[in-house]
Parts: sequence; structure tokens; C-alpha cells
Amino acid sequence: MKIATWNVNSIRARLPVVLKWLQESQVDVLAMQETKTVDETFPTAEFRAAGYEVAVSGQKTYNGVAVASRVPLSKIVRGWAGNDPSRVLTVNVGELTLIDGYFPHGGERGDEAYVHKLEFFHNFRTYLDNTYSRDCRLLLMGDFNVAREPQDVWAPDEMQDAIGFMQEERDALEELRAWGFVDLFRRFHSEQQFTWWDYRMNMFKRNMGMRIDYAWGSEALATEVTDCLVDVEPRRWEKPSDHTPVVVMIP
DNA sequence: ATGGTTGTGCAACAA
Repeated sequence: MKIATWNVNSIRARLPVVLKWLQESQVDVLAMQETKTVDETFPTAEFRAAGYEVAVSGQKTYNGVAVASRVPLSKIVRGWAGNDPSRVLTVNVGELTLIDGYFPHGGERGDEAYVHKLEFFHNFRTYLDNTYSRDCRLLLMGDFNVAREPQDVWAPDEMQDAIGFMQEERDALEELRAWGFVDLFRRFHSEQQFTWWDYRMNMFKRNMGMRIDYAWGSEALATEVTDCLVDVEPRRWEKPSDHTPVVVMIP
């Protein structure tokens, strides 16, 4: 089975690209972020025609998460602990629990949104502590909006004060990971690999990006995963998202 | 310091 995450930056703007990639990649389950639409206008029929059922949890204009799957989904939960239904969507796929997360961007240091971002990470860790045991087969994936390590950004020395790579953010990310997650891409690959490149300044062509999209598995799940990769191809296509998918392989 | 680009939705704001 292949399970992927992709910040699509508007599902209505990105539908042709997403359907093309599903066809080519033969992914079974796709967790999407920044769908940017209410559930009534999510292109559910188009996904169904392609063989995928969807679970959606969106809102107007901003945020929005959704899972498309060609295997049955169950136990669909929008939001977490009563919060943020446009940022977190949990589904069961067979015997594994998939959490699709779109973590706050944060604006810049000092912003109210930045404080909220740090609190979100801390509170989400507490939520996991209260909700899941360490032996769960848990897969947390999505756009976390924080790069882990210097090799996960294109200019670590110049980015100490850049959103997504500030020490406080990295500490918050690590606190969440320390719940017991394995960073699945890093488990299999030591090379530098970004998942997001700004649309501006030809950042993609110059490969100036950040690794901010992750698939994290609990120990119990991680032992079953055979590979995790970043598929850069759809970032090269016409009208791309500024993010590209991360794919997990499970036998 | 600012700007550059894309999306939503039609002016700004978010990223």
C-alpha cells in the first residue's frame, strides 16, 4: 500500500494536477492540506470517478484538510479535542490510524499567529499523549511548516530568524516528534531533500526550498514501512502546488 | 528592509 501527503494549495485550482498524479503514482491513500474550500464545493464527484472516496474537513478560503482513498476509510474524526477542524482530520485505513495535519504557518516572530503556532505544537503533543498509546499503529502526516535540521533548509546560516526554521519552532517540532515518532523519510534517506519551494524568485529552479512536509510513524508502524520518498515530479508540472508529495510504502 | 508569486475572491490577506 502507498500512502501519501501533499499540500495542494487549493484543491479546486489543483484538481487536474492531483488526479494526474494519482493516476501516475498509483497511491492508495492521499492526505491533502490547504484544500481552501468548504466541503460542499470539494470536488468529491471527480475523486469518486477516479476511484477514490474522500473524507473532507474544510472551510472557506483558508486551510482545509482532506483524505482521498481507494481503500475503505472508517472512524472519520474532524479536528482534535474540539479544535481546528480545518487543520486536522483523522481516519482509519485498515488497522492503521492516519492523522492528516496542517500546522499553522505562523507569519513571523512576534505575530499572534507565531505564538499560536508554538502553542499548537505543544497542545497537539498533549492531545496525542491523552489519546493514543505508544503501541498504536499511527501515521501522522502533513504540512508541519517547520524544518527539522540544517540540512532540511537551503541556507541554514541565513535562516535562523526565518519562519519555519527558528530554534523555538524546531524545539516545538522536536517535542512533538518525541511523543514517539520516526521521521520516515529520514529513516530511509540521508540526502538533502526539500518538499516546498516558494513560488517567487525561481526558488524551485534554484533548488532553494525546505523540508516541511512529513510522514511520521509510531514505532509500531515504522517497523512495517519499507520506504518513504519525496516525489519532486509534480512540482515541475504546469500550475503546480508550491509543495510536492511525500509517499510512504507499506507492504 | 523590500520584493518577488500564487490563491481566494474582488480588496486584502495568507502563504
